[in-house]
Amino acid sequence: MDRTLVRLALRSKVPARGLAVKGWVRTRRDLKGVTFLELNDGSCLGNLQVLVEHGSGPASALGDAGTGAAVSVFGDLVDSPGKGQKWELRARDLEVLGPADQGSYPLQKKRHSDEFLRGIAHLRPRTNKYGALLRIRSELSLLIHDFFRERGFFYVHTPIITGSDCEGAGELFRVTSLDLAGPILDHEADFFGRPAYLTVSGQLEAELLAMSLGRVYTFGPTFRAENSNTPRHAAEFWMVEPEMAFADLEEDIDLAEELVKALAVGVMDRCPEDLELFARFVEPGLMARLEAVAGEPFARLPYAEAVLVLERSGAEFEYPVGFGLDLQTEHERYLCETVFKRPLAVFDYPKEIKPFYMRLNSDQRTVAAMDVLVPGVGELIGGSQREERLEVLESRFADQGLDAGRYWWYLDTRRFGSAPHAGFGLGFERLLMLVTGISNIRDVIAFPRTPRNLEF
RNA sequence: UCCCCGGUAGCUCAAUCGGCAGAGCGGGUGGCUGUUAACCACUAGGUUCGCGGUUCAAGUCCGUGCCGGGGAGCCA
Repeated sequence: MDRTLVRLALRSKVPARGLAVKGWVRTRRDLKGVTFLELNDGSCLGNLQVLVEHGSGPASALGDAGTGAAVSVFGDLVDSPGKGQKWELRARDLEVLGPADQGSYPLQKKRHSDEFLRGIAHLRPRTNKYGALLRIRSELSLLIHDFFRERGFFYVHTPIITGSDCEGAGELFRVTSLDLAGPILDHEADFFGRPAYLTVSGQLEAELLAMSLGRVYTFGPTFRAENSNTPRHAAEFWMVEPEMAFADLEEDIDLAEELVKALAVGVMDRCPEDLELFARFVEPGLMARLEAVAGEPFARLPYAEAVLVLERSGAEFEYPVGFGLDLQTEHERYLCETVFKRPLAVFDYPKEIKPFYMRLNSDQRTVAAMDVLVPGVGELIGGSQREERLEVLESRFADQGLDAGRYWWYLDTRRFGSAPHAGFGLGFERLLMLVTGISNIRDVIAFPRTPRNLEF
């Protein structure tokens, strides 16, 4: 007997006899002669109402099974005489696949706090909110692939384990097969014969592939060992990193804007029901924000002008503003949420505050870097045109005290057939925060990794 | 890592000036002619985060540790 998804049953145009539906009981209502079950199988936000008549076989099979139990129901999809749903499944046969003790099952038919649900991450995907989130997460992933494929990008896989210890993006996790309880660590004796780390970015390898295939992107997990305790940082997160040969910074920003817009449009098109939940219960202005992201052109301004705007704003800031100083979170938020009220790309940052691989501009003091800031989330994208000139790149290595010799393969792409190229990294969880209005990154990943959190 | 706030029943929270630890929801039991977070009645349920201190008396005040949240830095 094929199982019918709740999603399909709810969308049925006609009554149907002999459907088999399997799922988890969200709630149970007992009356004098009948019991109602709300059955959810994860296929969509909605539940299918199941009718069990007392004194019947299904009723005795159901017993006292209630919220949380897994059940299999065979029955007829009929018009529901009650209000609130078009269809209900009149049970002819029923089996409790897995009961759930009512006294100890943690999920109740009431709203739970995010903090509580984080403590039961193994069960929270059974709630409306996290089910909706995970379905949206899935669709957005597929939309990303659609977007790049339509534009001639190839999906490439870059290493998770890296030997580069200074990719310019924060602290790294060490990877070793050595016995840490043993004597002094000897890198020579370790698996790779040298120190190894979890990658903080696939960018350097993606550049090599872009200089071969033209347009590529990665979409995979990334690791940062920073002791960051904020709602916007995780130790393990997913990043989308496109890299384009024969492209400059402006084209890079163009791509970033097209991508974010396409994803906003796509998610509104494919996930209206799940988005509605977030618009109603999580972020009241969500749909207007998504429409704005999708419809209005992003603001773009050079870092130097951003500094002038901030200096002339008259606003009080905790941290100083000035050319050469990095923009603080308060400055980025002010620009994005108060001045422009829409996504904003800031570009051409002072070279001193950016990594070695960003292309030096002709003014000799800024690099072709760009950050895309979005309301409510802050930095969504960071990217740049890459330095393709060998001599300039070598001097940038020297300026930042890095050993160019260890990046001989990276420099080789500048020795042999070098060409302008550009790319960026988009934080996938931050995108989900933008799309759903969820304000903590720990709630847009099923099993988040943050400092001192590795339970599930 | 720094700053601020918090930790009371399974969950969400209340408890006046330091004076008998409470409610709603959830659970259990019973009722109810089709419910919609059903409804009605009854009922059980507590190391007030841990340790130490002040006091006749501490959920409440002091010290300290742990955990959580928010802000900052780092960044995606």
